[in-house]
Amino acid sequence: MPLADTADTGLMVAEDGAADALCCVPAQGDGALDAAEAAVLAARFKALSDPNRLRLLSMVSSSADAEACVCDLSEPLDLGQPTVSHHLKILVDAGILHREKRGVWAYYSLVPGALEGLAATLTRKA
Amino acid sequence: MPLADTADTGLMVAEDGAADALCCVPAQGDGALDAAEAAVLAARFKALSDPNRLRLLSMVSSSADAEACVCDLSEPLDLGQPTVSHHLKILVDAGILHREKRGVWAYYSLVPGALEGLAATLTRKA
DNA sequence: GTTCTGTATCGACGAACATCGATGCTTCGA
DNA sequence: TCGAAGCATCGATGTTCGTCGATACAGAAC
Repeated sequence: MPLADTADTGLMVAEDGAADALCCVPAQGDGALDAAEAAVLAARFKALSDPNRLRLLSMVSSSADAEACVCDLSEPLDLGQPTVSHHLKILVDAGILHREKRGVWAYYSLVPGALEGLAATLTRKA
Repeated sequence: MPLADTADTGLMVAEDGAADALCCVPAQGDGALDAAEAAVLAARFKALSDPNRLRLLSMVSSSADAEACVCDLSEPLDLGQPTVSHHLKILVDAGILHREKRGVWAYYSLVPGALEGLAATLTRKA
């Protein structure tokens, strides 16, 4: 429930204008991100701002069936199981990973289009 | 450097579902990020993980000449000047913004290709 | 030189985070 | 029914982060 939806807020768009010599023109609110949009985007990037979480994503996406369970991921990272579980939860809450419990195991897989959507907000400018 | 890099080595994909019931296969190190690469990427995403920094980027890129000075940015964000200066330094250190001092003013502009490069690492996986 | 203005840096404080050990919960097999 | 395995949650701890006020620095105008 946290930061689910893809607010397609792009953070670029450079036009051009006149005012050149003057400084301290408070900066238009035009294509600028408002506080709410910025908070949503920042929350997603924060989920990617930890090396261990990036490695988790990498390991999940390059796994045999593009999914992996906690026990697969805990050992190569040299982290405790509770810690890995915690990081995975953060990625799930960010809408990047999907969790599916089958029997005793919990399988994690990439949410299709999640990372691509984030990437689009970075390149959105032309 | 790539995040995901779909291990184009199709081996190890157990075609007949033999390795299907097994869990806890320690996850190959194939296309997986090593610790050093992950740290570099995480540092860049961390620079983007703050709402105010995202708004700064947005405001800089949508400014008249695609550049802005601290005084332009401080007011719309409702933050103190030292705080804005601090955030801008983080973005510069991350290689996302470029700082050019002209006279008394410091003009910040986007480093060409920086965000695009980051975006590429996100979509690098098919 | 002096003074004013725009920025950067410093020190501090409160909040958030990563990690751990212990524990609870759920599912499977005996 | 009971025990074991896989995973999530809880409480605690050391570290990092965002923000602020005060201050130091550099360029411009006088």
